[in-house]
Parts: sequence; C-alpha cells; structure tokens
Amino acid sequence: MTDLLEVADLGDDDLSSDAVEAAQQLLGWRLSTAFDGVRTEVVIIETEAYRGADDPASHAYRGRTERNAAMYEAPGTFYVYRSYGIHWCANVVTGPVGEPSAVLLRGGLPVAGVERMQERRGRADHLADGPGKLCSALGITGAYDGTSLQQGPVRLLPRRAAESVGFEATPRIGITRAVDRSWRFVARVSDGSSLAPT
DNA sequence: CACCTGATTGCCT
DNA sequence: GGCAATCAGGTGA
Repeated sequence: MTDLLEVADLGDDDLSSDAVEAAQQLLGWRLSTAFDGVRTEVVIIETEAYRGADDPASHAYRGRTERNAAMYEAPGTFYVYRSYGIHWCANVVTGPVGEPSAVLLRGGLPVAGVERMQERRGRADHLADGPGKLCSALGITGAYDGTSLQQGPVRLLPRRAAESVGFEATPRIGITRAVDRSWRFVARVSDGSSLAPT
C-alpha cells in the first residue's frame, strides 16, 4: 500500500494531484475477493479520479451524505455506491480523513477465478470491462462499502513492478459536469504487456 | 458499427 | 419529479 498512501499524501501541495495521481498509479494494481472459497481477481486497467468540493462531478461536491460517507474516510477505504439503481460501482478512497476524494475502478482484466466470474456475469466475455461489470464479476455489493481494502473482505494488491504502467488520459465517462477534466485513465495493454493475464 | 431504450433506486432541485 | 460515475439488448445503416 505504500505507493498509494504516498500518492494520497501528495495532495496538500499540488491541488491537481492526489486522486488524479492515485488514479494513474492504481493502473496495474489488482482487486481481489475470495467468497465461498473461490478467489476472483482482476488487474485494474481503467480508472477515474473524483475529488471533493472542487469537483462538480464528484458525489462529494455538495458535502457529506449517507451514501458518500466512505469518501471521507482514510485512504484505502472502499467506497461502493449504486449506479442507476441497478449496478454497483467500486472506488478506492485516496484523500486524507475528512477530505473526500476517490478513484472509480472502471475496468479490469480477469486474472483469477474466471469461471466463477463467468457464472456471476452469466456470460463468457466482457466480464469486467465496465464499473458495474467489474463489481458483478467480483461479487462486490454495497455490503462492502466502508471496509478496508488492506484488511477487509475485498483486497487491493499493489502492482509488482516498480515501473509505472503506460496509460492514456481522456475525459470522464457518463458525467455532465466538469467534462473538461481529463481524469479518466486507461492502461495501454498491448501484446507482451506485463498486465496480460497469466 | 452507431445510436436508442428500459430497468430501478436514491439523491437532489 | 428529474436525473444519475450503467448495462444489455434491440434497431437500422
């Protein structure tokens, strides 16, 4: 976790970092669950940064509510919310306590427990290439909102290589405010990439 | 391929 | 009452 915590601590000096830098750093990390004795895991390949009061697209823009309370907790806290009344979306909290910011996990590459993920998804492909699909594949629901990603039932595992993952930045998806901020990050996953499934 | 729609819940205006 | 950090399935070019 040291990488992420260091990144999260950068926020004080540079207002354009914290969640934004964490969103870049999180590419190549893995998200893992082990329910019913079956481990399922994805490599994170797409993220979006959401900040607090200065980010009109953030759930925390208008302050704390019951839904976004986890965003105000310590870095490494899991923030799970329901999207469009149907899907669950998973976030990594990156800001210090009391300063809401988080990284939405928008897409992952299945690397373990693929058959279990296929069962949960009810299909063989497109298992985690979207925030709702990623949660569905891993069995993540609102029950895990506010848990620790270091010690809880859902684990965030650091990228092994010290080198950073190549990525592209684009505007965030599915929002109508602050569309000019390119805070969506997509890992360049090509042949021979260290991110390729093992 | 691009575009359109229904499903469904909670938050906000 | 309207809209949202979505997805899947449909239509038509």
